[in-house]
Amino acid sequence: MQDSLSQTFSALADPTRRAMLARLSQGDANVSDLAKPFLNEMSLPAITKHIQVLERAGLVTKTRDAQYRPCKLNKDALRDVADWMEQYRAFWEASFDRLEAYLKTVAPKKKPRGKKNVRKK
Amino acid sequence: MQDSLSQTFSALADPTRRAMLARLSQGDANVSDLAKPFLNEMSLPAITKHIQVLERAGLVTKTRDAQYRPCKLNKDALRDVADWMEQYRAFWEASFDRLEAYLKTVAPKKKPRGKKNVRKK
DNA sequence: TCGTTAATTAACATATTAGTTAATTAACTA
DNA sequence: TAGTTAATTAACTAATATGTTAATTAACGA
Repeated sequence: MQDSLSQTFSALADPTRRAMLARLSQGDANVSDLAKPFLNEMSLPAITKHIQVLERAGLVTKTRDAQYRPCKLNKDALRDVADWMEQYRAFWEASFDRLEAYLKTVAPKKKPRGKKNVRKK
Repeated sequence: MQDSLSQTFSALADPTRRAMLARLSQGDANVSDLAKPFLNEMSLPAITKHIQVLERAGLVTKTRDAQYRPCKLNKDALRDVADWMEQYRAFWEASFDRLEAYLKTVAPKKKPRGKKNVRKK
């Protein structure tokens, strides 16, 4: 058995499942609602399995309403991912700043004073 | 062949690989540097494979320096994940605010992060 | 040149994932 | 009650992921 963050990332590593989450972010939906966009690509049991993966990952909670199974997005697991990402925010934002800084040196018709490769060791 | 966001999430769905990224966020490292914390759990070829997964996902770039293979973190793939997350930000932040509001009405002192199943970091 | 270190490749075992079709459960409705 | 709809379970297949050990490649340094 995996740790839960791994399970969450694993569940996110599939476009069908991410599309389901996107759908659920618009509002709760039954299994058949979630299935509809994919029934030309795969069977209903396949859909059931995808939803089960999302459930086990804690991303989705499925309840019962007569013969329907309303599903809702579960914020906690998404927040765990966001929290993990947070430790890298400075990192990827820095590179964006660097790109922006670079573009500023280039866009004005000034001579780009580029010194890129610093030899290590 | 998978879409690239799926490949990235898939690469993140492993604690060994996430630990490698954490290490690389502190600075570039050779394969053997990355391997060191794990050599009691798995073999060097296993490490090589993990790094290859990170490379294919675009999360890591490996270069050459004599017999060494310095690796560096690649911000772009991380940013892709962050961008995807962004569409859900309002969603999980809303629920956090709700929790915070709730906790303020109940226990104005502490603010525990409640979790259904134990999520290991 | 020889031995050592760094890292990869090859070949293989095993587990997990993602899908299938067929059967089943459960609740509604005419 | 019989038929229909919603969804799951069972049994199976094929592909991919993750690890192993043994062999190999490549560069350094005494």
